[in-house]
Amino acid sequence: MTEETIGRALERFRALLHQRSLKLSKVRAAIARAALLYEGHFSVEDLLGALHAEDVRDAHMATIYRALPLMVEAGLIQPALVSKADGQRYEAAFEREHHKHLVCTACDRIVEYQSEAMEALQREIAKRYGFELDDHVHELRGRCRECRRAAHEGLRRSGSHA
Amino acid sequence: MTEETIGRALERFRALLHQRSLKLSKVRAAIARAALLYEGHFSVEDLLGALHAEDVRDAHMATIYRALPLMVEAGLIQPALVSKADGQRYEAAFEREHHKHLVCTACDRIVEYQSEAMEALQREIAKRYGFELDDHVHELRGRCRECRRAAHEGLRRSGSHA
DNA sequence: ATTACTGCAAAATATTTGCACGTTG
DNA sequence: CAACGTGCAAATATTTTGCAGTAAT
Repeated sequence: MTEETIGRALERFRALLHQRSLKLSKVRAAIARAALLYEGHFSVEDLLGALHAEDVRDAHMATIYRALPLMVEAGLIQPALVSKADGQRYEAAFEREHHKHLVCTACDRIVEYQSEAMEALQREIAKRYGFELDDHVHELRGRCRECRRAAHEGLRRSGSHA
Repeated sequence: MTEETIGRALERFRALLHQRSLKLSKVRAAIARAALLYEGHFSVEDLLGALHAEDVRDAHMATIYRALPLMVEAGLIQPALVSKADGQRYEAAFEREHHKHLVCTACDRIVEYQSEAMEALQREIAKRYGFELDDHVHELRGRCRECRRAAHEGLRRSGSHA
């Protein structure tokens, strides 16, 4: 994500905060920046780590927890929809293509894909039901070629009845 | 869900358990049944409530927590992908059409939709990337007609600059 | 100046685990 | 009978909250 995009995102964040009579503090800006720059899904702890790695010595967990819903509302990030057994995760969402993931259920590899036909179809379905789309999640789950091959070999090694 | 379907699901559950040298106890069967019969998303607590309402006086939370991953692995249920700020939720998944939801971000109404074209497109995309699909999630988020209308009226009432 | 924000520590939730006894295969 | 499952309570992990001082508008 470019610095320019981050600038626009922070501007939007400031706007939301202002609208709610809230303030864009240094710590909040740093948290937002770290969230936007984070590659992939992050937990609160991940974000804290990223902040420490940067220069913000002591952004506190509680502060991150307090900032998250605001960033979601401003559209900077969104809750990640995978797993979540251990704490909620988020991911950058500002001016970013939405979730279109092929997820391998064996190795957790995530492949992002693009399909114009899919986009069009989604718009059509939404329209059919009277919805105006803000966002969408499209996650296809299965096994990638490599994991299928690995599984085959595994089976061969440990026959099923005996 | 019909009794017959539940029977097949329990059979599958038993098969998975057997394969792992585990047992299908009465409590586990009751938990599975309650999960399969539950309409919509449920939390551990919801399921506990449903069990109490039935006849299983004292299926314990810990036992449910221990049964959940097994039921997921057997394909009886799957983690629900919505919200999750407050505890993970699950939903019945056995022989059931997968997630195809239009979710209204204002009123949380969920409309399920069907689209053969969408199915076909998904299969094609998976194939293109070498994936064999097990499952998919397709969630379109936006605002339904009614909530858009309501929002309009709201704006009209409280003009934007003074 | 006024009002919000932050760190800290304590509280509230959610989930996991150890153990002694009951149940299943 | 041997091995697993269950309830219970205690332990963890995650998220929220109250407070006193700091920073933003």
